[in-house]
Amino acid sequence: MGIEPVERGSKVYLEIVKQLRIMIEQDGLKPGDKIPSERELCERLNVGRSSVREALRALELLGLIETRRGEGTFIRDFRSNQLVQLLGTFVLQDTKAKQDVIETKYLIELDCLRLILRRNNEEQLENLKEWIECAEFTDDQFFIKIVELADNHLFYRIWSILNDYYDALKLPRIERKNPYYSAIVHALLGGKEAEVLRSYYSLRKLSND
Amino acid sequence: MGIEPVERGSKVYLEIVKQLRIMIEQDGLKPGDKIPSERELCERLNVGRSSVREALRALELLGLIETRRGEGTFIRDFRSNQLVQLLGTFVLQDTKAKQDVIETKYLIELDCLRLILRRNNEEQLENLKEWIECAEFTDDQFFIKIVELADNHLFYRIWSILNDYYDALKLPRIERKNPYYSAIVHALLGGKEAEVLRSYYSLRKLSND
DNA sequence: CCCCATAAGTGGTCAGACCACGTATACTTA
DNA sequence: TAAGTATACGTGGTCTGACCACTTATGGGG
Repeated sequence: MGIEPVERGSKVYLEIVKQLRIMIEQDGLKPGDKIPSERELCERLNVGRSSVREALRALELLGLIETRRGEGTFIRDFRSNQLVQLLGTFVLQDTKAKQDVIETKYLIELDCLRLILRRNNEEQLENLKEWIECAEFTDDQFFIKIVELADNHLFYRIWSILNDYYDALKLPRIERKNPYYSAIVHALLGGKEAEVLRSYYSLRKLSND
Repeated sequence: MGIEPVERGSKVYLEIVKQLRIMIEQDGLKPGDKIPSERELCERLNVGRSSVREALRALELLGLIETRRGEGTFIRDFRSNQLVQLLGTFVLQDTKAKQDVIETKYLIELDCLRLILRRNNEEQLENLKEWIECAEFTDDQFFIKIVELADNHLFYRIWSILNDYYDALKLPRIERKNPYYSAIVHALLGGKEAEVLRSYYSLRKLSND
């Protein structure tokens, strides 16, 4: 059969988590794929359904799987931001230092700009340039694209959370016109870090120290 | 009473997670403290015990709580490596994800170095200098101090988590001697960003592009 | 006063029941 | 035949009650 009975000694639900991992690996399951139903897992592993559910619920809270009532349980794209979200509500609850949120958001945006420079993907930058010329957009929308271009999912997740907090701060919005964003993209295309930073500082009205 | 009945609409166990968070906050519970027993939570929240357990097991897998049979359930010190372990086995298989972890950790360390430069607290830097001259320390220990000096709680949290992931990757350790760290501190005292970055790249054996 | 047997409390697990929801099936109807 | 509808089935969602294993508090006997 392939699935050994659950070992004793540790908690059953942890064993089930382990077995699920093995199962996913062996069967080569990918995000979007369906995993066996709860009742089938009970039989395969010789455990109670409540134990299976404890394992599945835990993985669900982690954002590793997704359950749809009446349909089944599916593997999720691991890069979802579920976990950061959760840690946000639990860990960051006492750390709402406005200043930290702002500072961190800005620094990560800068990091993303540096990453884009490093990646040096001219084609995507040209697309971005075209987009900002043709479309109306908000600051958020612009930086979503920036963070995406940086191509680092961790930064993407962290930035998303930070941005939510940032929005929640309801700071007086500084409305910026296209030229500020154009300058950044232009600088990115130019490949000069100093100029990129300068254009970002200018957008954010920060001193360039 | 203070605990409202669980709202409908979303899954019960998620509501319980939320209520627990509120409960912890309101009662000012800290790591090590005991939370109500499963059966008591059932009554307080008017839900079945299995739902309570689903919530608790999920939080346990995340490392946010700890359960001891016969004793009870306790709040745990966050930043424990529980979730790291788990995501290590589930998520970090993905090489892209590994790459992201490393990259993000390094970039945040760089950000912290920049923050220290900006803060310009010479006294604390002198203390750090003294410490690295007199004590044995690991890379982790050094950067804990760096991140602390950066004085941004968000970065501290994020870095802690990233560092746990990083450790879980079990990369071949590059052993570095004191001079590398001294160079960084020296550069920080000098106040020249370029030199700070150079000394960091040197430590991490990164190209300085 | 100390020690140990018992009771009470707690988490761990299982089994079964029922509900809500989505889908596939088979039947009815135009 | 084709479209639409009603039913059955599979799935997750939740609750209840039962039993076990373990820890701690209790109280009686030495």
